[in-house]
Amino acid sequence: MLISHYLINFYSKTQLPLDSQRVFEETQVKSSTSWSSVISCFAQNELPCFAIEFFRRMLGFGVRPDDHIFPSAMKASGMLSWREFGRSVHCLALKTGFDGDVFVGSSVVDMYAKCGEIRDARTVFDRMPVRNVVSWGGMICGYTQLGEDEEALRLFKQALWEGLDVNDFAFSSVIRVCGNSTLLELGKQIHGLCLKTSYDSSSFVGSSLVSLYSKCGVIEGAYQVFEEIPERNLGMWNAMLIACAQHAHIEKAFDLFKQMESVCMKPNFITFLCVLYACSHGGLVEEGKHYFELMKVYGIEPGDQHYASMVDLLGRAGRLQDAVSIINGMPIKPTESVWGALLTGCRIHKDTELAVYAADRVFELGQVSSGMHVLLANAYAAAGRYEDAAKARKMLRDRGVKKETGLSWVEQGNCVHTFAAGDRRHPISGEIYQKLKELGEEMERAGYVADTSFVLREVGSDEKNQAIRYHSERLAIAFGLITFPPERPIRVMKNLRVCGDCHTAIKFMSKCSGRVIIVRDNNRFHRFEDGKCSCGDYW
DNA sequence: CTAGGGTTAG
Repeated sequence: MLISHYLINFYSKTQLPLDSQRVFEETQVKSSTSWSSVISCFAQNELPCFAIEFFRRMLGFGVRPDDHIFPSAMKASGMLSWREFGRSVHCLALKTGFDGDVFVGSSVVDMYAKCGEIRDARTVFDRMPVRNVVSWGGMICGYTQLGEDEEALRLFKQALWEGLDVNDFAFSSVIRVCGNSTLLELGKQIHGLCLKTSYDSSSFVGSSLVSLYSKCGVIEGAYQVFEEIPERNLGMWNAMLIACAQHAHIEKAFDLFKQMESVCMKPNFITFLCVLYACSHGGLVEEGKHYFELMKVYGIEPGDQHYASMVDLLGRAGRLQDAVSIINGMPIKPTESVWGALLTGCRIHKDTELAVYAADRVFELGQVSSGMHVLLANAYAAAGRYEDAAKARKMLRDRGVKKETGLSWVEQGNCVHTFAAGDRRHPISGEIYQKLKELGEEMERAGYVADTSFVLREVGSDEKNQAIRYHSERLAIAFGLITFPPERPIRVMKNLRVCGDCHTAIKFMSKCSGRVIIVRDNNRFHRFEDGKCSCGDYW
């Protein structure tokens, strides 16, 4: 009789939830361990609804959940973001006295964090009688998932302070924080700690490090981490691929993909997003089509993001009709990002008619995201449909969305220096403007002519006209020219796209100053050296 | 005695 109990567990361990369930249903006497096996198996195999259904059934049978079952139920609630359900399970744990268990407590923390209830997560965390690396790691990770980066870093520091044995889990979380906020110096320090504790060979840490260095503009650092870790899982390969795509190392990206095939590492949907992204940045239409077709060979169904990538690639390359064909051939409903990609192509190649068509389709979707309104308004205005343009702008206002302010920042030591266009708040603002004035004269002698079309389109008043000549990235670069040693590349981060005039200007800045200038805008890197940019003016 | 909690890549 007991053999079936072993069988349930065997199928659970071998990740065969349906087989586990089948034996479970056939078994007369259902022990709490069997319930536990089958519920955890559902939770671990992306079947949270089944896990919760079985949890409910179990309660109906009068079986009391124990310290092994609660964590699986919590996990399932978290996966579904079922806040109220998770809360009720938590209450049950409190009532039955299991809340003091470190496994149960950790899973409750994670559940609340996944449901966006970070305060509740913290309350539970603070009240836990016993905490271990998992509880700390879960709490730190919870903060990072909700974008509460500062609190995540603070907690990480506290964990170190308390002499806790911080493991690769927490390391990868905080390194991700550094990557997202482009805190290179802090990230390097944490990398140093990883080396000391030998967690640097973890592939989770490795992927985060590759991503950190890439996002901070240090592609060489990303390559180095990648080369030094022999055990590369899919996350590592994907992190390296996206780094190559962001830095326009297109050939290297294709090479990595070949290497993956040669070591039998099976690509997933993210891998294909990475290579399509690389093709898009390089304007390589035929290669993009090749990889898109290759998805079928690997049995991966293209998602809306893959279609958006293809439309982006074709649209940017001016093949708008091909882009439309792709959309028409989609087996799934085109999403906003797909139409958005088409709109971008239309804007570049000035196809007002198609832009309006795409804009109408976006409107039909009902839900319009904040970044899209500007694209829509511009598309309608260009076609003379001013009423619709006004409608798009009104939607934006009604939702209280403000246009994002363009900011650029450079990191120096432990400080981040941030600049807005025409900003004079920086302590050495005087020197910065002086530097730009001098450099500007030199640039003009070298042949730089300001392209005023970027000014006229956006603003009317003279005041703003003045400001636009001092776009935030130019201020940040000037700051770097003044303060950084000559051999150090100037790395500037920007939250919006670099305008065409600044792109040209920075090329001249690199030539006249003899510096390497690396600018990351909202979607890729530009490496300026000796008057040329790595993007080949295609961005 | 067979069962449990966290992560990387877009």
